[in-house]
Amino acid sequence: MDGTATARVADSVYERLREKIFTGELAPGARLSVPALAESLEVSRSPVRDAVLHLVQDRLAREEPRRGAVVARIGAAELAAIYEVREVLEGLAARLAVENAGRRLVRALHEVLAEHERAVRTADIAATTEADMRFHSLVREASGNAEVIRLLDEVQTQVRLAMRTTTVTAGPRHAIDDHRAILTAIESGDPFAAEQAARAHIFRLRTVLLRQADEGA
Amino acid sequence: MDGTATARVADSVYERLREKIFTGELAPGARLSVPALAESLEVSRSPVRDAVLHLVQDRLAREEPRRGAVVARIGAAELAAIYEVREVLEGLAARLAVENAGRRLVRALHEVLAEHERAVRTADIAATTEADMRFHSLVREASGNAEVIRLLDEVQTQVRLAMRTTTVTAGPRHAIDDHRAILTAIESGDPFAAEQAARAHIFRLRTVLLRQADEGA
DNA sequence: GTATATTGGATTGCATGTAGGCTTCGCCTG
DNA sequence: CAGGCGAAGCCTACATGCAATCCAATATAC
Repeated sequence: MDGTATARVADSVYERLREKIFTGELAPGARLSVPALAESLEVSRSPVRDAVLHLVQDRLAREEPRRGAVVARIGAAELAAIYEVREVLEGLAARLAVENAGRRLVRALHEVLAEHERAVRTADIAATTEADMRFHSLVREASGNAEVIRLLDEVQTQVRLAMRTTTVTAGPRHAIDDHRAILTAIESGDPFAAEQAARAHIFRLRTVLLRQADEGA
Repeated sequence: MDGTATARVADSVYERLREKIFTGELAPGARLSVPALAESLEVSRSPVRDAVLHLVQDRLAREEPRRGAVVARIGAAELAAIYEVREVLEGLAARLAVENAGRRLVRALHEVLAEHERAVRTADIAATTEADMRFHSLVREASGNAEVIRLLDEVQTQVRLAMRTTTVTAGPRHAIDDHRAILTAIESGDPFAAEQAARAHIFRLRTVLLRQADEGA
């Protein structure tokens, strides 16, 4: 009946660990010792064990042979592979969004885009990231395909984790231009054009990522 | 050191349950009672619990509010959504396969295709399914992208489960024609053509699925 | 000083106990 | 005979015990 249908301790531990990973309190490579976490979180080992298994399933942690789980470390090569997948999924989401959605979506996207521009002008990094994510989020929600939504959420999770190490900035200007192109395609009602625009956007991000990785190496 | 790096009881239970689900011994909707399974499999409740959680994460089971987990039931609408995703992922895999792979892949695909034709001629359903799956498996392994491989494995798992209920047969002939077209595109070395061919194949399957669902309803 | 053996500490993975809550079945009442 | 009430059973989720194992640090031998 309440919004938090999550009375389970294990779920709460899972969320807390997730947060610690995204804030960097648990950095990539950090060991996830069940007894240690149980003590620090003041719960028993059982729910912690469940939560850690869940993190592993979500690819936020990896099982090291006999040393338990550690927070996942996502390298540039892996991230590039993820972006290849993301490219086609975002393309699909955009195409489906055009087929499904109406004026409501277009208006919402316009608003987010305006917010995005404002954030960039004022050099508000947090708001910029927020608006960027929100744009993609709106499109994929509008796809009406639960699988695409779930998979893109997974992808976003991976990307967020990777950002702890690498940074992919196509340059805020470029991002806005790309988003505007996607919005234009959606407005035109051409599913194929929307797919292409969305794919091009992610393709560009991936290119930037690879270039930065080369320079870094 | 041995092939079965799986000394863990929980993993073995997971595999056994998976098998029971695919063989239909555990039909969609069947309850996965941890104590009951523990007794029937002759292990304690702990590894069974872990295995069931794993099944839920893999979407082979669903958590019902307060009744524990049940084997997932995948309807036609859900399956159609999965096929939309599969379409773009298979397209991506085919494109990457062209970019990566060489003569080795082409030869292997030719062999599988020949096997596929033989199986269809002799009306060997099991062998037909096997060859069909093998073709797709070869292509995605050749993609060299771990994410695509993982996601398509997931998709295949879902499809196998759905087959317990629905059957998607585009007609064995059609499947071979489609596969041949994909192989031709791969041989020609045109990544874009390969992507299109692979997508068209899955798109056709999805269309057939939806038509059958309509007729069934 | 370096390489090796050994011991200690800690962790994983499995087993089992237990409380709270839901479902279901049977019984009683109207 | 129908509907509601109550009790019993089962299950989930959490807590905790325990053996086997692995890693690290230290001591020892050369």
